[in-house]
Amino acid sequence: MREGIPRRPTIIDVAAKAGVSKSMVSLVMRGSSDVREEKRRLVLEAADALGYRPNAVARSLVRRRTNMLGVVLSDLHNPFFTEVIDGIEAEAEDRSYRTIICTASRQSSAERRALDTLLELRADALILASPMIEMDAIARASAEVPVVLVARPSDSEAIDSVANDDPTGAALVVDHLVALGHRRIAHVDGGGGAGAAARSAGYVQAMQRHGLDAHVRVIPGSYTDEGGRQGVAALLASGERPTAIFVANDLAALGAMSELAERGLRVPDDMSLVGYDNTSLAAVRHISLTTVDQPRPQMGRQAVTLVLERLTRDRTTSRHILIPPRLVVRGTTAAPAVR
Amino acid sequence: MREGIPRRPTIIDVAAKAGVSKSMVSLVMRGSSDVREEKRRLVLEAADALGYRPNAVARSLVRRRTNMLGVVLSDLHNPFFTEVIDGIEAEAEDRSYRTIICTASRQSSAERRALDTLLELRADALILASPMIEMDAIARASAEVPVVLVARPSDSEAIDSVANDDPTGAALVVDHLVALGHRRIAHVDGGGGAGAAARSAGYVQAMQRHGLDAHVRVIPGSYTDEGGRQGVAALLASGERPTAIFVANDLAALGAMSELAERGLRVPDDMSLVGYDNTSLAAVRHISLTTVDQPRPQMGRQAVTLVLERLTRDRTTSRHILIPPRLVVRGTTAAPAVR
DNA sequence: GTGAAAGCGCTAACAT
DNA sequence: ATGTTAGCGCTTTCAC
Repeated sequence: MREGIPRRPTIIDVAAKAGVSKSMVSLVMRGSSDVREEKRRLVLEAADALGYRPNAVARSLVRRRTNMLGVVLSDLHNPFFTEVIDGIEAEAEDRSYRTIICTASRQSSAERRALDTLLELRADALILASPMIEMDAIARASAEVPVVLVARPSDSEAIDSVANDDPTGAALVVDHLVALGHRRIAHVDGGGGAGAAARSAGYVQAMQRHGLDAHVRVIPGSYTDEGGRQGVAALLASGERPTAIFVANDLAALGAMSELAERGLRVPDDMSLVGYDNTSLAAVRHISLTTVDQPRPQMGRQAVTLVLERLTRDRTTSRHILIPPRLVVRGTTAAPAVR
Repeated sequence: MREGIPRRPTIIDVAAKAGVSKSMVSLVMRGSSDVREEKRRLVLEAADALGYRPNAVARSLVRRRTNMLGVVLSDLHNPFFTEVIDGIEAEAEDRSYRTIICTASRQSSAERRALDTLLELRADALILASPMIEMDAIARASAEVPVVLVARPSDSEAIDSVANDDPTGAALVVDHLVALGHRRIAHVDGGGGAGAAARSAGYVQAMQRHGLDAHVRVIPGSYTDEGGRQGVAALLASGERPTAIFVANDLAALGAMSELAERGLRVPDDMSLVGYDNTSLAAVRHISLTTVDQPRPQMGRQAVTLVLERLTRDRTTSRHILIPPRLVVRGTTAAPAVR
């Protein structure tokens, strides 16, 4: 004779066992100071004996807040995001909020479901580290709870953002490569990824500024390993071979690197390569990728700060934090081979 | 005049607007078929007009189940875990469960908090991809909800597990290296990480089987990049230099690789190197690490299957899935240099 | 088919 | 300092 749903001890069971009211138990569980030491002990003992655990679901219902920050994570496999999460969790912990993560495998449909889940779960605020999702879904969410976008600029009044200045970052890359003597600099873009269009535009503009209009070449890619591989493949399949490739992010640059190696092209001897993000991957000795740094954990912390300002200090005007990017030169860039 | 907590439309608001009872709205929202088409339309329109979103908190409270699978994730930065998550999410989605993740930065205190959070949130079942947490905390959790351990063997009746056979995996590594001609094979272990002790023991036993007792050398490390670096540093600081190193996992092997490079040792020319897990990292062309494969997504799927068996089919006896490991030979192992 | 009513486990006034 | 009471927003009998 089993029940489908086993009952766990409730506040009432504890109250009965301790011989007090349930308000008493509630007070004790929440660490109230104005309760007599003796009662506190009684309650704690009863709770312990029963294996009582407060039901956050019930608490959230009555308090109408969950004390949870919901994070929509576009791509669990991209170190950029996991490093942003580090900052989010650290800051959330400091402010005694819990963080819960829903991931999305880089598909906008999955991101929308993750968003809906978090909204139904009544997360108090949302942090979207999620390039792909459509802006109007985000706008609708922001009508319900504070929302902040990470690594994707926003100009909406309702939605905060913390991002880096992508066009400037792209320009740093082009400037660096031009200074090394490169002229045929191609760009494998990030497809629909957040900031991809801005990086691409920055690249084009910088190329033009250097009078290299004729060498502008943008190849469609994505923010993944595979995107980089295919971008390089497409790049080498036709047209004059460039001497340098600026890939939309580190992960894709890694794919590009593998693809180049498989085709017998050495980096940087035959081809210079630059990524974006400065993830831990780029710093790995055997990869040693020249890239553009975004301060990932700091961006995570700021994201939390922004939504909590709306939540606890009722800020209603938007804040958009734009971080200046920084070039990190490593081993994948060099002067082009003399022809 | 603002309210501290903005009110969102409830089922009652929708009912009022649609001119029906809230039971009606409830039926419609849950897609019941026995409600007249006209009413359904009315309700749906009202809901849409109000921007109504069902409150999962309230639903969970009354249903006494949340339809959520809680995942405690030890280390977001280790691709092994994120690849396990892929499988978890895929299977959960197939069974229409939602997945929520709490991470723990590889500290057992953080893991315990993640566990508590998920339990208070009343996740219907728990998947622990969490090496460090103490067994008795897990045991207590398993009294409340079904729990499955991933990548960490369990022999408890109350706790399921899906793991690979670590001693055998370690033996595969030693056999491979011995076959290449290595004798001085050292092991940088995984510290307190799950399976670390078993891998280490497997290494020792395999070495003994090959009559290499005298060359057994275990250096303390951890399942991180840093663990591998320090392990190599310690290894080279004293004693006779080995010709091969078996590192506890891929992430640590990557750290080991960097450390070796910085000391001017070439892999595999001067030193063979083997990792464990066969994460995507190991497959990266510039890393090309010889390692032991664990079928990560499949393990994730099985973990979900196991807890759902307990949840929906009331299985009460334990199931412990042990997966045979498989050696993946890549570019970091070769015959030792002739001396 | 639809509505009324009784909770789910907790917190937050309000009494005392 | 402690108990009583009225919900939080929903699902679920049970009537009609």
